[in-house]
Amino acid sequence: MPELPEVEVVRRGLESHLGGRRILDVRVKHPRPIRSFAPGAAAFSEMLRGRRVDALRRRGKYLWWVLDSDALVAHLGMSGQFRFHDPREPEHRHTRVVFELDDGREARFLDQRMFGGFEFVPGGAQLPVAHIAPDPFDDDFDEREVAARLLSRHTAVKRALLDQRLVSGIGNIYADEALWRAQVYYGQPGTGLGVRKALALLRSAREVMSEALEAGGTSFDSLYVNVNGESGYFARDLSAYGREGLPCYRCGAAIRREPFMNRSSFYCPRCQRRR
DNA sequence: ATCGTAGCCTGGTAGC
DNA sequence: TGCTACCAGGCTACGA
Repeated sequence: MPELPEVEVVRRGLESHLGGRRILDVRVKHPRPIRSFAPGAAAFSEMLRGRRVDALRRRGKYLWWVLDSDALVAHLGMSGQFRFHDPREPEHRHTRVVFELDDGREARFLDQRMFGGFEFVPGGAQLPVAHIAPDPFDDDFDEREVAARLLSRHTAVKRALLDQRLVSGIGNIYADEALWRAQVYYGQPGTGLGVRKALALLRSAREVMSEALEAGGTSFDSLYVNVNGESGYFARDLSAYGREGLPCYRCGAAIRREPFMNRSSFYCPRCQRRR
């Protein structure tokens, strides 16, 4: 369940372990994570061999390795991880792609569910994911403009929050947390939100993700870890997500869980009401 | 243009 | 014990 804070934790880890390193070789152990690279595994390795990682950038939940003017885009999906190892260490069974580095170590991409993967974008170093909207931490993020677009959506406000073309980086967990903080019901249509609430919601999203980043990210199990294999601590600070039946920290009412968009929505029935 | 859903994936767990 | 069904959910494709 990596969302913006978790991806940023990973980006920072990659920056310190991978920045400035040269790729000696690439071993593709499963075709699924490079499904969007049509030429296939051998060409993928050939493309990357000998190249240096100049920088690590991120927008929303996407991160990319800057290789001169090109970009190697990575998405963690549900369960993607990067781990650094000595080549003599045994490979975990979910290891999908291995990058051999010029410092004698390996960057291993693990992904149990394989929703994640790589995409090579020639000339894409600046912004290889142009279809993804700026996230709330991006210099290009225009709070007023996003709020206005949110207010024009007839659909449930949570659906809009999860739409990466409107604002990126927010997933199911932080959507519920932002809605709880701003006291907005997830099923509330965007059109009825009001400009003050819309702005409050976006600020709540930024706030909660900022706090989660401070804590090293959210994790319930070993599926999400940083590049050292460690979990973040934000799970214990969640106010809504995963708290079905437990008392709301604000008003004491029991947190409710409802199915929404093939997943769950957690909210307080008393202090998050439809306007 | 906007909105909503199916499908991709694996492994843990609940239920029989 | 061994089987099936379900759940987790980010994203794309596609139909209405």
